[in-house]
Amino acid sequence: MILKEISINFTSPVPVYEQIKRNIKHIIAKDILKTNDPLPSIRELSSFLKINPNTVARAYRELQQEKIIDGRPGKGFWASSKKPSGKEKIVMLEDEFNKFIEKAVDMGVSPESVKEMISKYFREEK
Amino acid sequence: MILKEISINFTSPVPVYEQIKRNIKHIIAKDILKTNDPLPSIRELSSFLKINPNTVARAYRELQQEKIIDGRPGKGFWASSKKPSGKEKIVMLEDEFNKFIEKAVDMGVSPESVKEMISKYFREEK
DNA sequence: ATTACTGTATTAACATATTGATACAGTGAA
DNA sequence: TTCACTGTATCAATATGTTAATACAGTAAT
Repeated sequence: MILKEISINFTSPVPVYEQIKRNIKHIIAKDILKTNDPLPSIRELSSFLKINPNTVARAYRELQQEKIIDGRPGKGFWASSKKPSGKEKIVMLEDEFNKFIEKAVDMGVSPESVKEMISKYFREEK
Repeated sequence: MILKEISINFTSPVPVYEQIKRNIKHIIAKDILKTNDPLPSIRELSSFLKINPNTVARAYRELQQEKIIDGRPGKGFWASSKKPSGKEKIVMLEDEFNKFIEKAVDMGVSPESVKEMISKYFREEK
């Protein structure tokens, strides 16, 4: 089971349902959970974490909307076979990157300087 | 006066104090307000926008912490002479960019793909 | 049909963030 | 000092976001 892979920091300002989402996303991205592999049921995970089932349900519902997992009453949830494609992910990232650029413009930084900063960032990456 | 340059959308989910901050930042970035130029007083702006003085005060206080403006009781606020330097802005942007990269990693997108997406983004910019 | 699991929906409790009401304190000019 | 303006601090009202309590409904095996 993947229960041991999921850890929550209850003192963090990041809401629990959000931490659950991130955990599951990591687990699927790392291919620990492959297509159609079952997730712990809502009640199983909620009692393991000692939290309300609704909190897990919210995380699962949003992951389902993001096409990362799928599920049905009586059957549980499982890693989706239609996980977001590379192309879909890139579209989502472009959206995020746009917001980043807007922030830069808000700060009065020219696109050229942003470009240069990013080049440097990747160059210095190890 | 720069009152006419400031417009707030009260139906937006973005809080009013945040919108005020962005407005002022734009005005200063565009050099409409130069070093030591006075801003409207807290009460002047709050009555112009028909909102509580505290909301404007919060915006001004945070802008002051970001060194974008400065002020004193009895004197009002003015555009700071020590506006964040280009270097300081870049440091702040690097921080934002790091968060962006983390999101990408969370989504399971390789740094190479991110790099490629960004190159394309700048290439297609007009 | 019964049982024992699944997910879902509704409502309330609670925490946090945002805005407002109001009183207080600093500055400088008359 | 007095006045008319500044910003500041404290607390309450409100809106929003998060989690919990609880009851409901779907699925499959017996």
